[in-house]
Amino acid sequence: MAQRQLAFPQVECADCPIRHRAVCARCETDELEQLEAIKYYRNYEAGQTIVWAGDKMDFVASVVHGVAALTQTMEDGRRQMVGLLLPSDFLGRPNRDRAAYDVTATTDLQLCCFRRTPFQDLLANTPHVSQRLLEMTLDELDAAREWMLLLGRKTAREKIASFLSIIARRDATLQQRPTAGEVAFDLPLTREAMADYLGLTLETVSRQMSSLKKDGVIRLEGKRHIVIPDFDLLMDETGDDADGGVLA
Amino acid sequence: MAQRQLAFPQVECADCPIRHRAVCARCETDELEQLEAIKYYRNYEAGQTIVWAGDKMDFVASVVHGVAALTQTMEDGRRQMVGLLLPSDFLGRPNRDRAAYDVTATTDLQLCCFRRTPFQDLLANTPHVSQRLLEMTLDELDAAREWMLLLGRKTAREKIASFLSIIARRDATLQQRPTAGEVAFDLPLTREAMADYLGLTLETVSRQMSSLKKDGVIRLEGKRHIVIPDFDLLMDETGDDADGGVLA
DNA sequence: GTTTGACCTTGATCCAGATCAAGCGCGCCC
DNA sequence: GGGCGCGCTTGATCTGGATCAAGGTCAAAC
Repeated sequence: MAQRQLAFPQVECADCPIRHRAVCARCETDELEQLEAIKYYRNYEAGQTIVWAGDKMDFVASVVHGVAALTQTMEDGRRQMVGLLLPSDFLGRPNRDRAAYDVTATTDLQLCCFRRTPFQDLLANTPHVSQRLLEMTLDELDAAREWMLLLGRKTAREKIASFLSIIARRDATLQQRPTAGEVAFDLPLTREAMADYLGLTLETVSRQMSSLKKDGVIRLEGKRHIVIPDFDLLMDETGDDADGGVLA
Repeated sequence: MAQRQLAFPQVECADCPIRHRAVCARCETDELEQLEAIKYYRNYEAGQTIVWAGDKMDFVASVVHGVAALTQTMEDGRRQMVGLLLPSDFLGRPNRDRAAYDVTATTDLQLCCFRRTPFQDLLANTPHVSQRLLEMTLDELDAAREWMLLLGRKTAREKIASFLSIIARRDATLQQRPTAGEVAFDLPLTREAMADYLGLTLETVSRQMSSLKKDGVIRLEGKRHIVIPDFDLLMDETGDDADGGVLA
């Protein structure tokens, strides 16, 4: 089959014409055709809500460009982010047709959507696709557990440093650059959204950012562009052990 | 195939001779034979460590009796529980032969283990088993996200109430009893382990338990046996909306 | 070029939960 | 039966981050 040039980010799955991690692994076969037949694109602006918790969701999707957040809200308004979706991440749960969380675009966003029913059929009939989805879900579970340590036991400063290192790494992976020495990237979240990610208030986020800046761990160019002069210095602030990574 | 009587808890999967949720769904076929061939049992006492993060793990397992905890520890000793495994829960990650977390028995524990390599082969060759495992992993991801809301945004009192309601519900499911009106069960964790679950100190756990007791939300018979006179009253303390549940 | 509003920073004060400290209850072992 | 240790409770004090409040920055709208 001829290699097609598609507007997908270059991610882990290097040998696949469709760059979605979810439906990939090695899909040089029929199911690619099937996927092409059931997919379509949606675009959102920063701040737009994609679905509210409880809404019907007749699609699943891969993030192509931009960033989306999953959040939970308590009746009195307390909010906690529980998922952050970057390009190549998967949105939606097979066999559940209602959203469990609010999903919001935190930057301009493009989704590549698959109609739910045919996608589920594909999943049922294509073992290697569902195995790939299992792997991705296990990775997300690891990320969630790392996040739980952050929420339960880290100080505000450690939380901010950890967050920055996570975003820096994900960004570097997508750009195919290393995370060592000087690293620069744009924050995909407002201070308030960072607070919802970290279980803090936006004032505390702001103060700790200022403090890391004062201490030379980060530079701020504008409100959103972060330069980390020495990535190791940042890592020292995260509270993680040096050779970190969940895979021990 | 003849119905075998095995010492497994009666869980969701009602029509299967093996009661592990992980390997079940509908396994009245050959792969049951295969599983029988590669499985064995291990027993642990309360407090025993099953594996340390980073250790080689040559098996995956279902919890048969008892409770196990997954915890992460920072160098300075801060600890966060990131998983709590009750009977029918699955331990171990396919395609990863090293433990990512410390695994400890918090009560006497029996595991039904499967040797890793043949289990992985089975998984690769038996789509409905890997699909079942995907479902279970997605459920765990939901639980982790609920847990993140608890860690990030709930007060100490709400954390305790939420924890008690979670344990009460899991226990009731296993015993096939309803969670309404008066509910009673034994805590499978020490105050310290509860603190590690909830991102609190053991003193705060103790104080909040006393406070809920004083307010008549719970009764304590001994240190570990909990009686909840009115389950709705407990739910009012959790901070969750009335019709809770992640599936909205 | 002024107004508006979203986003962010900084200061002052407060308080929930951490920390430090003492003591209780109970089963186990000598 | 006495001492010992583990798990738990309770009290006193401290503090990191929340809350309340004011003002700054910047881009888009008029």
